[in-house]
Amino acid sequence: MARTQDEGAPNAVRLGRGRSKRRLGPARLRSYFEDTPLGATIFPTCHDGGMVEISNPDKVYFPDDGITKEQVVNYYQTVAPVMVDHLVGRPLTLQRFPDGIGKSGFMQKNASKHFPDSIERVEVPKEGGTTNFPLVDNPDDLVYLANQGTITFHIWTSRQPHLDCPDRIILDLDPTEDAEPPRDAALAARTVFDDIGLDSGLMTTGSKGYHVVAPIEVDHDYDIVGQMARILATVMAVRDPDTLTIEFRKKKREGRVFVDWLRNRTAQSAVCAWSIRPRKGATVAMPISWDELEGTDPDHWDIDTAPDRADDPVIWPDPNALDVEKVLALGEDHDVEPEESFDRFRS
DNA sequence: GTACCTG
DNA sequence: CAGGTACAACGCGGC
DNA sequence: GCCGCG
Ligand SMILES: [Mn+2]
Ligand SMILES: [Mn+2]
Repeated sequence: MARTQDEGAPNAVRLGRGRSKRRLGPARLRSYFEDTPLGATIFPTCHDGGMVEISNPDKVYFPDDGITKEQVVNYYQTVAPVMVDHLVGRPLTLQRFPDGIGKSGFMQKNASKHFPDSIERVEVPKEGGTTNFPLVDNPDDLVYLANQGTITFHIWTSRQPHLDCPDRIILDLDPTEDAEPPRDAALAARTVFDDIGLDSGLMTTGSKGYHVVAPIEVDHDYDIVGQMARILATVMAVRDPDTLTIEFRKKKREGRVFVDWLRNRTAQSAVCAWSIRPRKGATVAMPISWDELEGTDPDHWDIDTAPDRADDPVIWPDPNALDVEKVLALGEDHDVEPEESFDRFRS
């Protein structure tokens, strides 16, 4: 059960004056392991003695803001208890900037060999081979990856043990450059979800748009769920063709909000809640309530303000069953057909 | 940030 | 031993 | 066949 730290080392951050590395106390677990007494110190995976070291803490990661690597790692340490719930079981794509966002970064799908064993890998087939995605299920591993220069975490819409079947539908509202926050688009997404009996939640992306997220019972594969998402997005665009589009080409969007349903296809990913974005201001993707939509711009929350909400986070609604027939009927009402290959009687 | 390869 | 490099990638429609 | 897109 709960263990205490070795040799009476203090739990508080030990500031190594004049040293190049700092140690954080062991990350705390709260909501994920619900039977853990608050404040107990446990080491579910116990690498590095439960301590996570910050290398190069003073390296500047956000040049415009003077935000250091230490601040980034400390941020993930602080929000880990709530963020881990969003990561558990989901293949991760890491967006890493080892020298800060002023230098070039890269996306990483395969877990590096030097990642600790406590970070599980899941092997996923791809066209010419396989990808070994990393999985995170505890705060220490999240903090480890932050120390590896990860600024943003991207996740699948499915999770173990059912990686073939999404547990949510995401409608990603992408405005064009210099457009107003797509609030009406978010409300329209909520409406189509309501129309088919799905409760939905709302998230700022930390950039220019919102994600509307509808948890679903794990029952349909990516083919089905992807098609349902396409129909829903198309219905939105049919209902409000002047402000919404599913047109992939930017030139053809003509100022309209792109309803991006492609997040729901296999092997695609979407930014994870509580992730920092590699943008000026170190903004954060943050779940918010529908009541907050009017007063919350997509880039409202940031690395400084987000931890304030970690104690009382907005969480996704409970999943509902995805009623495929209802989606097809809604589509037909708007002259939206499923793809030719779609067979409603497949298993 | 780190491993690995090349010179 | 220093320096350079890799570290994603899947469509799917339109040109 | 590439390009544009996340
Ligand atoms: Mn978006
Ligand atoms: Mn998008």
